[in-house]
Amino acid sequence: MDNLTKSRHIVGTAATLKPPAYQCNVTFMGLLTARSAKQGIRAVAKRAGVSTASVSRAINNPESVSASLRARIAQAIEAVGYIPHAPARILSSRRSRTLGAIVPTIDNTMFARGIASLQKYLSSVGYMLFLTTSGYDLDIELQQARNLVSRGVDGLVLRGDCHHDALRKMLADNAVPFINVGIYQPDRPYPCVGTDNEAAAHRAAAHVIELGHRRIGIVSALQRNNDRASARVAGFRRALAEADIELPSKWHVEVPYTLDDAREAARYLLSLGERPTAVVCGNDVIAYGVLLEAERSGYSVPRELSVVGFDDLDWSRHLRPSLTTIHVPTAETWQRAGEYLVRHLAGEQTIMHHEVDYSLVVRESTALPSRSPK
Amino acid sequence: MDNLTKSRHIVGTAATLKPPAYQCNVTFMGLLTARSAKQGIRAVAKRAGVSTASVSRAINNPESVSASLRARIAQAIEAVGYIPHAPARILSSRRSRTLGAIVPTIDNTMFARGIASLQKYLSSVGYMLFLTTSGYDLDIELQQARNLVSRGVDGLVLRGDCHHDALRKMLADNAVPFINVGIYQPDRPYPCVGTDNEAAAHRAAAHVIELGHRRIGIVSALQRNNDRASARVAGFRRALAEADIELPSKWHVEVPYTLDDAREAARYLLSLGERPTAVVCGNDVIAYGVLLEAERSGYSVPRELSVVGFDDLDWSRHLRPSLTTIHVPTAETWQRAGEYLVRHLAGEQTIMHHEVDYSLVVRESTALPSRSPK
DNA sequence: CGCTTTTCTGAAAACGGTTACATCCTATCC
DNA sequence: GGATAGGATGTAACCGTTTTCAGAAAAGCG
Repeated sequence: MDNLTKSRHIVGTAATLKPPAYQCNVTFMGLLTARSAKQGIRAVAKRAGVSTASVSRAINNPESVSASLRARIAQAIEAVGYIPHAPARILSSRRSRTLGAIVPTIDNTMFARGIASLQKYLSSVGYMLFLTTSGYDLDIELQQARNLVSRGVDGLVLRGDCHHDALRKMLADNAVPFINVGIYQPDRPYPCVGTDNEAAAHRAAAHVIELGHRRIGIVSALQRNNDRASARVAGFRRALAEADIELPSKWHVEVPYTLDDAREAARYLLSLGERPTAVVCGNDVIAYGVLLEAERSGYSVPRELSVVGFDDLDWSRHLRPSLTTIHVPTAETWQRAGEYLVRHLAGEQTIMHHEVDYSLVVRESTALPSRSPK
Repeated sequence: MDNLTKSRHIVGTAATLKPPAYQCNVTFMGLLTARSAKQGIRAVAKRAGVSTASVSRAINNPESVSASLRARIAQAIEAVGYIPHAPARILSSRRSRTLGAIVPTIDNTMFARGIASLQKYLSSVGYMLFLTTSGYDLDIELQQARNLVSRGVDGLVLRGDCHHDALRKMLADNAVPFINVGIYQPDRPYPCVGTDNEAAAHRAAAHVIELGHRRIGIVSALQRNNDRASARVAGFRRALAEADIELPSKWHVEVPYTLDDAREAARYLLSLGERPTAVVCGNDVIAYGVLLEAERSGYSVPRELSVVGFDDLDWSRHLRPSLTTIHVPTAETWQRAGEYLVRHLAGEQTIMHHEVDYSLVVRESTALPSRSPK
């Protein structure tokens, strides 16, 4: 307390005056209510002249209490400024109405959108969300999951099906339901909701093949610990294989999730003597990198190089040339993940494997291959 | 509800078969360990042949317990697969080692980056983060704050100083410390960390003025409930005023945070008979919109139109022409907010108003005004 | 070797809710 | 009118930790 006051860094004269006042204020008010507001529910009960049980009932199950009592209690709650203590509630009821989510990183538009959608849905049904990140590290993911379970989450939303074995065991041991989002794997014994990345990637590659391209490069995201990236690569390769197109190993590059890395990969690809006439990319950000680098190097897209993305971020339709890509309804996917868990927790029937449709959006970045490829 | 079930898309026979098996499995394992793992700490205590108090001490304050006991307990914890129950811990210790954060939206690169940084820092010091969103709505922010306080957070990170009055009172009443991030207001009695948006905006506008522009437009973010946006506008206007430059009211437009809106605003601005030779923007996304629309309309940037952004997002240096903008160290800012609260909670000395430096990054989108403005 | 510190450990009372169970009413029905 | 069902409320035992306090053991000391 005291040292705090001293320590405040004070800038300007106005500031020199105000902070102490604030300090005082806070401390005073804190103490003031500390006395009255402690023992939360009992204070309310006393004020309303009822038992704590009634207050609890009035809050959690208003129907179960007479209208007059309900009103009296509501007024007492207001008067005391009562805020229920969630941890106590969780402890005694063994339910938290909270879900946990672990994403590789929040710093990726797709995940940010998904999380936003999930959170919005959850709050609409009275749930909260505990969000953590793993940085594509399975051990960290496990640790975060432990953390969340320890926190008492009722269920867990995970990205993909690429997890530490101990994670699944731990969740089973603690009877915490979970769902893998962003992938679709009907043959696995775990709930999931998402698009079939392999099929969608296949569609993307098929598109450029249909246009007549035979020299096709792949720039994918890092496949390590990323089943979504792997599935997409698998889809690309299957499409090529089915069309009897060979993929020189130097035409397949993997890059991290930044524009700079993508540009570097594109620079490499475009510098090859023997270069592809089309590039399919593991995600839109990578595609942007390819587009930018192609422009910088003086190659015309799509005349000399066709580019396909995957995700359909905002920029894709604004860019010039706009990007042909796979549209994935991220918001819907994540919301459905929430729905699954909420319904599951409510004891309702749920469907374990839910496929979300993708679609190929053809824009300006793809075209027939030029007559005379270098 | 029902229509949801109907709408579910089931593909393949595997899906039809597996779910029941899984259901069984989970339930079984759940019950199995439910018996052995319950009563967490007592199970550990019994197994190690010690009291619950010792186990608790071994976990929270390892030094306070003899080495042999510590080892025995560690082994028991491992054997039982014990995961501490955070709510119980919070209830009993009255500390959660958890901070709450309320941002307008997660779906904005700046906030996403900031949150990521804050979360990373917090987890490095053993704290967790509870993240919620307000959608720029003060009432929702208040409600979310209640929620977080109810959850037992030790402190709160808020965006800016534009809050519901009841919010400050509620936090004071409950003695929950907080900090306003993303702004710098040394004359206000509340802790804050961030850049001086007014000064930075002033710098941005001064830049185009120095280049010789006299016909300057402003495209800002919505100022309502957004002190950061307002401060920037104020800075722009002050710079103009100081240079005796008049700002026709039709040259100041406000837009929401999407590329489409920004483009629309730019379209409007460029369609005016009397149009500016430079546009200063409330953030980079808006600037992107102006850039894109200028290109579409055939105006050359920067020859015919100079554009200045604010934030320095990734795209700004990749775009062609690359964007002159104000660089703001978001990650650092949010991390410092976390540091402030953590140190404050630890009773350490803290600095109440912390200014984070901005810088003007001059790139290709600004230049001298052309000789013959229309 | 007895006495005082100090260190380590255990027993039990919180912490702030929920909820099973008991109790007390008040209609309802024969 | 008395028995009874059923709804509204109260009592008190938990939920799984932490933490105070006190006792036991070990260590230091003259």
